[in-house]
Amino acid sequence: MVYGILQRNTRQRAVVLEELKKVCGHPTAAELYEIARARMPKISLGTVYRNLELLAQNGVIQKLHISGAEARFDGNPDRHYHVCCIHCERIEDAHDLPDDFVKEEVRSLAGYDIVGFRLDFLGVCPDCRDEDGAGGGGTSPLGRE
Amino acid sequence: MVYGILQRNTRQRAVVLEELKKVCGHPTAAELYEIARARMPKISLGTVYRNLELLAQNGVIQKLHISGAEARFDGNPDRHYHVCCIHCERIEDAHDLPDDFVKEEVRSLAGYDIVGFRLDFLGVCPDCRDEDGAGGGGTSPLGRE
DNA sequence: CTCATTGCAAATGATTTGCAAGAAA
DNA sequence: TTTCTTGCAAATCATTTGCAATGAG
Repeated sequence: MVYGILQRNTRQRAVVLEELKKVCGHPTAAELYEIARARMPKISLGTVYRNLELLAQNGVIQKLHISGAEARFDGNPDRHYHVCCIHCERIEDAHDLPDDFVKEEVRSLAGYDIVGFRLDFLGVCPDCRDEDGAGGGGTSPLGRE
Repeated sequence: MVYGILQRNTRQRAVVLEELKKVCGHPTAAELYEIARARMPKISLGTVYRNLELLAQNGVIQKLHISGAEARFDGNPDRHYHVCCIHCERIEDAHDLPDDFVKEEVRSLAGYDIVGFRLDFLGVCPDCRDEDGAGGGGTSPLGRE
């Protein structure tokens, strides 16, 4: 289990990674810190941040900047997309996308070499839709944050 | 010039908006603060933040969360997409996109009502490509942050 | 006049960093 | 051993907020 720059396989690193992979959602560093503390009470928040950063840099996990403030982490390093609820900000994986849903010709723009794209869907999750009753008539237009 | 919640048309608000619309790029609040200070030396950073937030909430401008840390602002409120250089983090508008480049069937995912999506392209800008020489052989795979 | 808005400074929240002690290799 | 990592606390960075003074309508 050697990952590029990651030189030592510390107990803290292993715990952070294991717990992130175990968890179903996309936790923040602080959330992961709490989870990790259950197994390793003396682990520090700084260590959690450092390890998440290193793991992300090495492509072992992903760091997501979907909803404003805090970064969230995804134990799945493979390319996939997310759905974000505009009411409760929950983030889930977007399943069942056709894999060619973005057209090929969009690969070179304005003289850039396009190496990828970041795509997040914004929507209303089933829970929020039900709470709202009405059906979300007043939601903002497509593509707006 | 009345925009929804925006009740008073202050000189500070006008300066922030005018300068944002004038500028070509996608400045941060701090950058806009510096620009605004040239015209209005006593304007405060807090005021710039407050106005940008209000203008964005009213759909007069857009607040972008493209590259990690700071929010960036876009004087163009209409839906359009951005290209972000993975080396220098510069952000530019993506021109000449076919307008149906994301397929229709992606409008309902995992039980969500999809109201929109956020899409940013990642690439290497002409300047960085030239500096690098090599041609960026080692860039990360598609869709990775 | 009234109350939204400002300037200022202090507060907040997320993330980073310096440093001496600890532990992988 | 060597030096990468940790824990801790202080530092930093972006952004927000409280409050009295100001100014737009």
